[in-house]
Amino acid sequence: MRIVTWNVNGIRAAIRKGIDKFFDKIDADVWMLQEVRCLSEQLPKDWSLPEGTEMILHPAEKKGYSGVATISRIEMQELGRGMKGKLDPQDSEGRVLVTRHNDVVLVNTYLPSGSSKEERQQYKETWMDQWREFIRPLLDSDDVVIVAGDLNIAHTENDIWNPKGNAKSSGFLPHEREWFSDLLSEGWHDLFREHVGPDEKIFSWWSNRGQARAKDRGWRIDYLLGNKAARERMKSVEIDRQGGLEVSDHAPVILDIHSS
Amino acid sequence: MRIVTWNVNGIRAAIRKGIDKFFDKIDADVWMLQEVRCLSEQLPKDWSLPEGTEMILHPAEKKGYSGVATISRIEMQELGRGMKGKLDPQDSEGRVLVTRHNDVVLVNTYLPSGSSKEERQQYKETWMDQWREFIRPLLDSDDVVIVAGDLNIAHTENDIWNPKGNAKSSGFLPHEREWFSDLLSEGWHDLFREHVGPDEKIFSWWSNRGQARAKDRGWRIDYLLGNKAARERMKSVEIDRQGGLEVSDHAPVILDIHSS
DNA sequence: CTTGGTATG
DNA sequence: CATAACAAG
Repeated sequence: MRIVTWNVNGIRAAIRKGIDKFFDKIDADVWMLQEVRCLSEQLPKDWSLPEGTEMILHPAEKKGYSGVATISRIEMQELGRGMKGKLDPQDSEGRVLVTRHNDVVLVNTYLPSGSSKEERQQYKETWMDQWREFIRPLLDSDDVVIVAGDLNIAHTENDIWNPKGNAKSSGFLPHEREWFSDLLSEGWHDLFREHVGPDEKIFSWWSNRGQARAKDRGWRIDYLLGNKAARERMKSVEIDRQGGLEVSDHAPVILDIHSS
Repeated sequence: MRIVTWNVNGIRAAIRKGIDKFFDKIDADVWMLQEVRCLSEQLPKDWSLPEGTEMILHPAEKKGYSGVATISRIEMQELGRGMKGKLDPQDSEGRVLVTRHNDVVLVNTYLPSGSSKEERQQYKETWMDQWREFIRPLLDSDDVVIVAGDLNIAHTENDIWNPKGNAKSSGFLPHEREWFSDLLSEGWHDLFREHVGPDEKIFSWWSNRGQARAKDRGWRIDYLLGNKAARERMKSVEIDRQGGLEVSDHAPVILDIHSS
C-alpha cells in the first residue's frame, strides 16, 4: 500500500502544471494533500480525479486559503474534521482531516505557518500543543496510524539547509524543534528519517524566493509520522524531488507499507 | 507636429508588451497617456523614456489606479493638474494634466468610467459637467488647444459597434451622447470625426471579454478635441489599430498638425 | 517569488 | 478578460 503526503500549494495551479502526471507516475493508494486553496465547486470543470478514486475535501472558510484533501482509491471512511478542541472547533482553516482505509487511519494535517506575523506564531504554538493532544490517543491503536502533512517545522540540523542562519526563523526555533523531539519521545516515528538514517540531508520544501530550489536550499517540513503498528509495516519512504520542481514548492513524500 | 493620445491600460504592462516599439514607429512629438496606473518610482528601473523626451506623470493617490502622463520631445511647460473645481480639487484620481508646448496647449484627460456601479456613474456625470466648464475658457484661445484622452463616451451610432444593444450602457447613454453633442455645439471640434467624415465606423477601444477585438466589436471613446486654431492647423488624424492589439485594449489616436 | 482573492475597468 | 494591489506562505 502506497500513501503520499503533498502540499500542493493551490490545487488549481497544480492541475495547470500537470499534477495528473504525478498521480499516474507515483500510483499511490492514498494522497493526503495540503494547501489545496480551493472549494469543491472551484475545481476546474474539465478536470477529473484519477480513475477509480474518491476525494474528501476539507477547505478553509476563507477562499483561496489553506485546506486539505484526501484522495483514495481504496475504500475510505471519513472519521472527522478538525481537532474538536477549543482553539478552532469548526477547523475553519481546513487543517485536519481524519480518514480510515481498512485498518489504516490517516490524519491529514496542515500545521499553521508562523512566519507572517507574531500573532500567527502564537496561534501556531497553541495549535501545535492542541494537535499533539489530539493525536496522542491514536498512538496506542492496533490500527496502522499515520499522521502526516506539512508540519511547518524542520526537526534537526539535517532537516534544513542552513541551521545556523535559521536559528531564529519560525519553523526552526529551538522550542519548536523540542516540541518535535517530544512528539517522537511519546512514541511517534518519523518514518522518513528512520528509513534513510540520521545523516541524510534531504528536503521537501524550497522557498520560491531567490534560487533556493536550484541550489537545494530547502527544509524538510513534510512528514509521515507513524505509531508502532505503522513502523512495523513500513517498507520504504522517499521524497520525489521532481514534484517539488514541476508542480509545487513542496515535494511529495511517499510511504510504502507491507500489506497486512 | 504629431500629437498622440493613448490609454495604455497600465504603463508597466505596456512596457512589457513593447510600447517602445510604438514610440519609435509612430514617432510623435507629444504623447498623452491615460491609465498609467503607476507612480514614477514604480517604473521599471531598466526602462528609459524615448531618447530626448521628458515626462510629466500625474498619478492617482490610489496605487495601481488611473493616472495620466504626458511625454514630450519638444519643450514642455506644466500648466496645471486637475480642474481646481469642488469635486476633487487635488485631482486625487490623476485625471487631468495641462501642458504647454510652444503655442500648443494640451489637456490630457481621463474621464471616469461609470460602468462599475451607479455611484461611479453619478461621479462621472458630475465630473463631465465640471470638466466642460473647466475647458470652456480655452475654446477662444489663439493658441492651438487640444483636449484629448479617454472620454469614456461614444458619441454617435458610428462610434460604437452595436448602438442598439448599448443604449442602456454607461458610455452610450442618451444623455451622455447629448452632453457630447453640446460640447461640439460650444465649438469644440472632434478632429478624428471631421477628418474621416461622419460615416466611418472606426473604433479606439475593444473589451477584453469574448472575441470583441477579433470581431472589431469596439467603441470610439478616445478623442482629440480642438478649438478653432487647432481645427485650422489639422492635417490628419488616424487610429493605429495595431497598438490596440499588441499593447493595450485601446489604440493610439494620432493627430498631425501643420507647423505654425 | 508564487498563489489566489479583490477592485476596477 | 486584463491590470495591479494585497494577504499569505
